[in-house]
Amino acid sequence: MAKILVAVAWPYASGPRHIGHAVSTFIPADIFARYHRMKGDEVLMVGGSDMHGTPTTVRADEEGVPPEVVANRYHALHARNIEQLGVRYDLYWNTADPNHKRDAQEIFRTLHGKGFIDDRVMTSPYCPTGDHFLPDRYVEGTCPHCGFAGARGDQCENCGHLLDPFELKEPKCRIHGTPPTPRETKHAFFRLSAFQKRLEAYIANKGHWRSPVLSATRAWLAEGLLDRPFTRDIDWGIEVPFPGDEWKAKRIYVWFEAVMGYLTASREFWRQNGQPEKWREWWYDPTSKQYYFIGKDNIVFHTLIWPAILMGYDEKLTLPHDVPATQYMLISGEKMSAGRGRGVWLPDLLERFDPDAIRYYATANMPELKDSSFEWEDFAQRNNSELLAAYGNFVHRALTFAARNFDNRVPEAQFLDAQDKAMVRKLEEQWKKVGQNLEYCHFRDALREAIQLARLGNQYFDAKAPWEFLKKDREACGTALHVSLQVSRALAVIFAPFLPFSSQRLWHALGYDDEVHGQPWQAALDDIPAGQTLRVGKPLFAKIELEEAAESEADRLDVRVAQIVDVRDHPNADKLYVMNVDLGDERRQIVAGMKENYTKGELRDRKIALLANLQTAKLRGIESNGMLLAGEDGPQVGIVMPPEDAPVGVLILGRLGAPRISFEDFRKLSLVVDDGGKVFFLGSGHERVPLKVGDAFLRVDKGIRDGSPVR
RNA sequence: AGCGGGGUGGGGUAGCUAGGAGAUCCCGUCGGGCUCAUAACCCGGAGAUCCCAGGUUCAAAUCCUGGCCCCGCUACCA
Repeated sequence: MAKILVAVAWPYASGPRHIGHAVSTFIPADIFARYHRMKGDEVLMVGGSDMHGTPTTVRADEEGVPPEVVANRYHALHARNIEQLGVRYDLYWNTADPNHKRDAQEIFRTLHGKGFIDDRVMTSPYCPTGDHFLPDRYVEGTCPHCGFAGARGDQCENCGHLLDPFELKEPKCRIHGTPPTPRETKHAFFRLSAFQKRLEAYIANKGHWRSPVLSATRAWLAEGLLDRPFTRDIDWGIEVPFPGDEWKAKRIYVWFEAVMGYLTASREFWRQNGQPEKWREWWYDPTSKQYYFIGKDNIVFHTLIWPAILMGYDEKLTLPHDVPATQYMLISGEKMSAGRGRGVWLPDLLERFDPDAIRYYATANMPELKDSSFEWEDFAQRNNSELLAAYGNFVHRALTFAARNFDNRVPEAQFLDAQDKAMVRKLEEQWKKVGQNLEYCHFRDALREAIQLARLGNQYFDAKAPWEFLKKDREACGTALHVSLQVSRALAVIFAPFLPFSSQRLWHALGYDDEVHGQPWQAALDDIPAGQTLRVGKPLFAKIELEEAAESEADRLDVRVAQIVDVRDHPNADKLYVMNVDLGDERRQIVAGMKENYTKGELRDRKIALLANLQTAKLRGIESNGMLLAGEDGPQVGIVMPPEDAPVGVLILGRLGAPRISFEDFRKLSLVVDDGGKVFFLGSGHERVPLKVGDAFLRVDKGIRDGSPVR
């Protein structure tokens, strides 16, 4: 009985997460935790949403709401997605909790008391107009190296030179356009350099780490560790627990505070469960093992900075045993990016597919050592030809054959011949290989060995050909079926950590009433009781047919029902409104030229058709993230109206999460009013897709003539 | 620009730190078998200058040097 801490990276509560997050954190962590629970180890799996951080404030600014509104919304979305994925935390928490705040501040104070945090004065760009400090990248100006006018304070995007914000010629605040001034500011620094030697010693016996993790860590150590600022000049985050007004406008840097969440969440879990000291078993017992599931961008934070914090806080604390960070899962060879709207989004995936299909592909294609790529075709193909054709098909043929020919019961095994014995031996071998790979966080290999058992099952079934001697030798036939069902049973147990839903379905189909997840790992080797009644239902997995509509040009668009929440005048334009619109799971700001045709009162609370995947653009200085669709008939403008009862967020045309499209490309596509005010998408061929919600057509309001364009 | 990772049959990959026999596996493709099974399963074949050029060696996909190309991080992204 080992103590295993499964620590999962904290996703930002700033927007929906993509499959890359799941592949790096939730999925491997859950497989690992489930495996160890089955082995009988005491697992504590914790994590939660990172409620702080710049991305959340950026989004909140865009929407014109307080950051906690955004954070709470996405925390709830993450929690739901995690549950839908079958990922089972002991505690899925969030960093806005007062207990986290208190504990994080206590760690901070302790480090300060021990001299591992000290105060330093540094010079930062300060915007006098907005009365705040500016992050380097919020300063823009002309690059001193190449003369590029749009260079940012951290780096010139044109020539790639790294910059200091004060090097820029004609520097300007990105928000206010006025020149920033250098101003001194005090920050707390974490004395990482003081831990150089101890960290080198800590790394010395980490030969089991994945090579990219080890090399990134070694590279940092080789360069020499630098002290890091531990605070930021922002107002969204955890307050710095020092007296004095100078700290009032500063917050603990979110990265530091979030990693502390592993410790604070462990405490919280046991506090909630009435044993407030029990968390220590995972943090002070030298035999306990900690595993951190993260992406590659976080490696040194978890292999150097976090251990240093722990050493500094209390040298008796357990340090990470392994940090099985993944590389990135790209989308068609390109990086997934929330900012650029490119990715495969979890809410979308979960709506469309069996969570086990997602887990299977994510694991089979997990970027353990180098980047991998998500390809829709590959996703469908692997589901259909591996998960379904090998595993699903094997258990289904065994189940249906026994159900039809053996009175829906598990037949008895009689004399085992060489083939039967070999099958049982292979079962044990595969079980062992899966377990060994899981011990070392080799999830891809583990899954491959599991699916290999299904292949061996198919080979066995074919070699035995029970259908041939069903009549000739019923006993031998029954034996073959018994062994096949025994293999199926083993598959249910072995796949349980990877594919929790289908494993339970199979377990139930094999006649068990309890939970496969309650089985010990060793139970994969147990025999199946003869005579047990089977419950054959639908096959385990469904085929994934990527809709043919994927070829439709309309799929370049993502048009959804949205509701206008708020309308304001654009400060610098006579014809434009600035609106906040609700898309169900998010809010956005858009700019639209409606002022000559609609009053604010007419627009407020109205449902509209929103082109959601238009590239964001600044219209007269205000960012617009999407476009309200309306018909244009000369000076007359008529909004495209969804039915009154259309749910907000529902898809009208195209594909949810379609890649961002430029305004120019959108102009090349054709949307028109026709047939008495209905709205159609016209493809380049004969394609003519009406805009609908359910069975209801969308129409333009007012008297927009048929044939008028929509944009 | 710096740092890190990578370039292996049509696609995706293993092998590479400890160099050695026909270069692994999955998919696709071609041919055959089976018909219990979601046209699923099983068997066999074809298909690779292992990015390029040098070097070390009896022997290199594997080690060394140089080059080309891709990607990531350094920047609100696992």
